[in-house]
Amino acid sequence: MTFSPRTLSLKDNEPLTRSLVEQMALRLSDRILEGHYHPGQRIFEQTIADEFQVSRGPVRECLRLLEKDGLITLVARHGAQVTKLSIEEVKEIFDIRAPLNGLRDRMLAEDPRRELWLPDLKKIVAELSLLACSTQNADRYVACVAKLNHQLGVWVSNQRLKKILASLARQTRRYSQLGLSTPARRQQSIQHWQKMVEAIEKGDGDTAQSIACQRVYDSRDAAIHILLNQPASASNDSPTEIKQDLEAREA
Amino acid sequence: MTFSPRTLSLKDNEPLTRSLVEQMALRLSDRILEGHYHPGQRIFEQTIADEFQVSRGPVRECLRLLEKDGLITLVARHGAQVTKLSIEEVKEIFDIRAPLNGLRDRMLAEDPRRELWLPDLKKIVAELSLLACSTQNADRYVACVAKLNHQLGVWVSNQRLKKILASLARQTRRYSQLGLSTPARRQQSIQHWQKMVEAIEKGDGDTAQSIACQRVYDSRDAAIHILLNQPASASNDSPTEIKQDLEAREA
DNA sequence: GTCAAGAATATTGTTGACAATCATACAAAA
DNA sequence: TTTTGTATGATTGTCAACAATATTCTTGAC
Repeated sequence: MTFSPRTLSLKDNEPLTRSLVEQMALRLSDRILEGHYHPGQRIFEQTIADEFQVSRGPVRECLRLLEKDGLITLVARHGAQVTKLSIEEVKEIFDIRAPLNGLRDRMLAEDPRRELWLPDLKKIVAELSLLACSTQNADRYVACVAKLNHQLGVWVSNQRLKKILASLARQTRRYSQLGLSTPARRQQSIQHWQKMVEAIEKGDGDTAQSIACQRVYDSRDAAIHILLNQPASASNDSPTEIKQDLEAREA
Repeated sequence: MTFSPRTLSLKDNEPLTRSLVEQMALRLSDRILEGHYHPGQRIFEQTIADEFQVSRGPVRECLRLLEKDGLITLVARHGAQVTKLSIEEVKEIFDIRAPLNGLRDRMLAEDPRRELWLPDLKKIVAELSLLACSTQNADRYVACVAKLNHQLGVWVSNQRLKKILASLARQTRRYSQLGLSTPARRQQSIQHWQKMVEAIEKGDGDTAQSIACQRVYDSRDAAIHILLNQPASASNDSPTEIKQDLEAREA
């Protein structure tokens, strides 16, 4: 009864249908999103390989995956670094998310079987309303919005749309949080969600679409507004950046 | 002056900023799109490695890239096969392309510097009009539409939007061709493009967006209509499929 | 002290070999 | 005849070592 390297070196509560590489990609992306690495920080293959107790081969494949997800940037013969988005790039991603969220919510509103999941949706939005009232709870509100978006992804039938939206949301996660940092914005947010529930319940795809689109634009503008007012908050104290001076200039 | 394996084994007219893996991915995706492999056909790492005269390591990274692009499907411990889309999946992709093309064309119509590229756009659409008049020239019309879409991608400022649209267009390339196979559809298509040029010239983002969206939906419906009427045209005579019987059943 | 050239180190790119797993063919038993 | 077990070959998954390249450090001249 020999053990493969897979079960030795990684979480074994993952389904075995996932390959070692995909499991590593999942855990690495978690690390990046949780802020374990700063934007712009270099990531060395051997370091990751040592931490995961695998060789560099799987790590390289894993990094390719994360690059396609936009979480890291791969430069030939220079290696990987955590993607650092300029304000313009953040705007780009939100601009794409807007019509896609619109499509998603339209599809949900026009889903003939929406009775099945509408109660669950209402439950989450109710939870959200409670959190929005409090002036504290910014983190919990953000977490709840994330849960809500995840659930909407589960209910939507278009699997590709779901994956693209999830990827885009991951890339802008830290900026979405920024946009919800003030109670006023959370109030605006919860009003949008409540109107969205109404629209879905009535099967009003047009309204659901436009609300979703507007919600993303509001989120975008709030995030950009904050980014512009505190521009240098993300690009400091990382001694291992690639051409730190160059990066700093373009940001 | 030694030559690296890169220059030995691959096209050397490619820019060297691209890594070996990315060059291979480009050439492999071309092969797939040109029909060199059928949908569902298995792709073996060693075979590709031999053909490109590299080892399996880079090939594996390359296959990961193509999987993220949706061109091949990777199953753990079973290998890669050319993605075979069900009609439902084709519809999914077109549904996503619609609002994204709408966003692109809106951004183009609202581009303050559109005077710079409008003449080029008009030139291509004029070329398209000529091809549309003829009852023949289906292939050339399709090629011209591809060129047009590519150029629109060049002119749009949102780089991520451009990449996502290019990826989605690649995945549905063969089906877009289907949708333009009748002269009637080509007439409908060219009318859309002409109205689009007008909208862009006037800076009418709303109209440009809705035309683009409708164009994709028309393309989708035409493709699906044809697919439904000749359903078994794509899934035959490939003896090396993974679980051929299973695949055939779901199609 | 500053800058340039070269050496030393670190990192990525690639490879061939081995291990683990899967698919097929074939034989034996029901 | 069908089913089950087994052996064999094919294929993927992983690794450690080597080659190529990039970065850093040292040395020396000015």
